[in-house]
Amino acid sequence: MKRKVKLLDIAHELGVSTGTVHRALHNHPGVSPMTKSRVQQMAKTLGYRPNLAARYLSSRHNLRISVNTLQGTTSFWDEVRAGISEEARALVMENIEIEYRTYPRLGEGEEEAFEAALKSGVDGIITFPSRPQGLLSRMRRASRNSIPVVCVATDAPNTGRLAVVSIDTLASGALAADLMGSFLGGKGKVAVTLSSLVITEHAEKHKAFARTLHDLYPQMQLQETIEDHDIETEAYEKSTELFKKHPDLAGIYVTTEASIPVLNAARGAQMLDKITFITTDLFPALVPEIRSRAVAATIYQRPRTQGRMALRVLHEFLAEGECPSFQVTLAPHLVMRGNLDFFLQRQLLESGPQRAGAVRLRGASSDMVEYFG
Amino acid sequence: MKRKVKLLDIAHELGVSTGTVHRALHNHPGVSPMTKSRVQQMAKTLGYRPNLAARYLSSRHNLRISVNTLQGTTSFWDEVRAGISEEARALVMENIEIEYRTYPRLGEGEEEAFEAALKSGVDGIITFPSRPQGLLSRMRRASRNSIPVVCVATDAPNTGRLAVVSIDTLASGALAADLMGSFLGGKGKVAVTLSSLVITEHAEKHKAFARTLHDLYPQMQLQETIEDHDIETEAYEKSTELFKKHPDLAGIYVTTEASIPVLNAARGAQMLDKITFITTDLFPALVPEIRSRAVAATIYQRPRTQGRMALRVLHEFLAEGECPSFQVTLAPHLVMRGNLDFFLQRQLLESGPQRAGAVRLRGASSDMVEYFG
DNA sequence: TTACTTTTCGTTAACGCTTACGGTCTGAGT
DNA sequence: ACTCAGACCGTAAGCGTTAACGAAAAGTAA
Repeated sequence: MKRKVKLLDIAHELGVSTGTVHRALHNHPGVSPMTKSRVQQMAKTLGYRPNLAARYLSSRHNLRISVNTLQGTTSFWDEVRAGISEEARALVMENIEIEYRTYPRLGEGEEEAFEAALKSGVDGIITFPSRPQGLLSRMRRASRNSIPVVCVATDAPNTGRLAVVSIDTLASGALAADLMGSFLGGKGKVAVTLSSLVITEHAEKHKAFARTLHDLYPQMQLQETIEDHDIETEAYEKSTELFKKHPDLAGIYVTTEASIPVLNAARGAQMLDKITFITTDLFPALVPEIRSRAVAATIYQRPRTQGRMALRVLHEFLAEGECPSFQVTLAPHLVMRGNLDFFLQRQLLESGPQRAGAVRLRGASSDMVEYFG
Repeated sequence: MKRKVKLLDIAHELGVSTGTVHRALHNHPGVSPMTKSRVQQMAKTLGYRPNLAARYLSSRHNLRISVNTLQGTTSFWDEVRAGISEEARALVMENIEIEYRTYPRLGEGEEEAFEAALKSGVDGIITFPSRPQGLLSRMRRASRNSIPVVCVATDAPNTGRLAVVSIDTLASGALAADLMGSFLGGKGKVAVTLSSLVITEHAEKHKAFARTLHDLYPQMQLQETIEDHDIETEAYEKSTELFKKHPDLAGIYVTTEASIPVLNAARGAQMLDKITFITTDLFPALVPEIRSRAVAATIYQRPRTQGRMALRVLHEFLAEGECPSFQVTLAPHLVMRGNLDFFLQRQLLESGPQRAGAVRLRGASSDMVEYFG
């Protein structure tokens, strides 16, 4: 049983003091380049790992992190924020202070929010980069200033971001395709609606859907793709047009959150019961559609878990200076009418009594249910 | 911003010392009943929460926990153990020492393993109670001695166990039923095979399957249930018999890990391509069956996540003296041919380089993928 | 009363890391 | 020669909790 190597061990080995070792390991000023490299080398060979308990105990600096996301138009971002709060509460060690900055629509105000976060000098940022182009320069600036940025839900390539937390888009699209094929017996016309093909997240889902459909169900025909640009009326009109053009359409995969307009368009075209719907996310308006079997299945993107993971990755980097992984991809959950209630119950419980449990061993007879996404 | 209340605050408030406060809060001997209750009352009114960093730092007692599970006949328990190791490694704070005790078959040697764990004086136990009856007295003894026990995969009722980590059995069964109904167009004969109805886990899945099938697909007929008692030959023979008796069987839901014998029985009866298989778990022998579409879908029970959660709950109790929740139920994952590769890739990556990442911010350009169940 | 045990509680040194402060040494400027 | 700035590094006081040690008080037996 080898004892943990600490600062004093490194210091003794080199004949210096713990203060010097500390400064060298943290790139603090006041250490000659030579001793610095010697310390860093020795730390590596000895396999030094900082004792986080001691670190937390000594310098109690409140971590401030900014969470930049969309306003709660749908429940998705509320869930993400809830997951972040949960994880922050679970990390009892650190005093984490979270500032929520929201913007009303995609690409509207997110640059200002990012700028404000930078200006206020936060220690880290979690953001939903709906328009990566606009954020590019600011995110690079954050990277230069060693302010870690974690992207959630979708990636922002080449921005120097620390990590990205998202659903596995390929698994999502492929699962949707395989389900669609199974439900339809391997034949028929299907279509896809998405927000925009320039969003990598949606493009990847579409590609996976198309490829899986082609590989596993070669007899099925994938029609043209609808881009609704996250505008409800556009989704309604374009899908109405689609249904008019293809009266024999058998299935549709809705990767956007705007599934309701598409459903209504099908209702208007009297084609609701002829079309197999596979949607994305789970929000109140979708519940009756699943229950009535208008929607055969929906792919749940686990927003709460995404939030949790985002904060966990960011915190781990802030605490240890190391990042566990730069790409965290979650497996999506499948929700159908059969298991719908369990997901609803989970959402209810998690948003309900804030950690109601926490009873001591003796009182462990009563059971409380808690779901983990 | 209120400062955290610490031991010294309580001590000052009552005119005693921190040592007394500490002893009182931990029920250590050497404190008069009156001061003890006064301290506990004051701690409550002041809202005292222990500083875990200080606690870890000061008393470095290695936590010893025993993990009692099945030997690696299938990959399931290997994954569970891997998840436990992962989580232990992630909890950098504590020095956790894990002792793995395995037993070869269900109910064979698990009592001895539990007894050995108790004898060796571990601080906590994670166990798979395959025969809860046999463990009952021993688990109650552990409970009396304040040794927390966390059940994984299946519950052991009325044993005083601290918590249980498992898949949501109701969601599993209901999802399987809904999928089965969708795949088969809402009609046909289906059957279920399971290990034994006395195992609550299997009984619940069966019940959920039956109820969902009845509610959503009233035209489908559920045939008699096969109990294979986890014996491969029994599974093979009983399912051969089933196929002979019902040549028009359209689907079968295999909740045990013994799906291969059932598949082979169907192959022998020349009925493989006529029957829709929905299986449980994901192990190497099942992969070609999914790829060839002999198995339409499998319900993945996320063993790695179960292991992680089990250790996390146990550790949280050991560290804080409180248990976050007594029942952790995970949502199962659905694996079909379309998204099969993503799950295989995940297993590969996670069992591969042990946390290969951990690079500093500057080198964050290269991406490594890591899945979270 | 004394001597001795037991209960009850205060004191204090860790635990490993951070950081403010002060010290030494070099080299340049006067 | 003296001063002074600056670079470099050692020292030590915390952070909040634990636990070992010892002191004081209270009870017990002679």
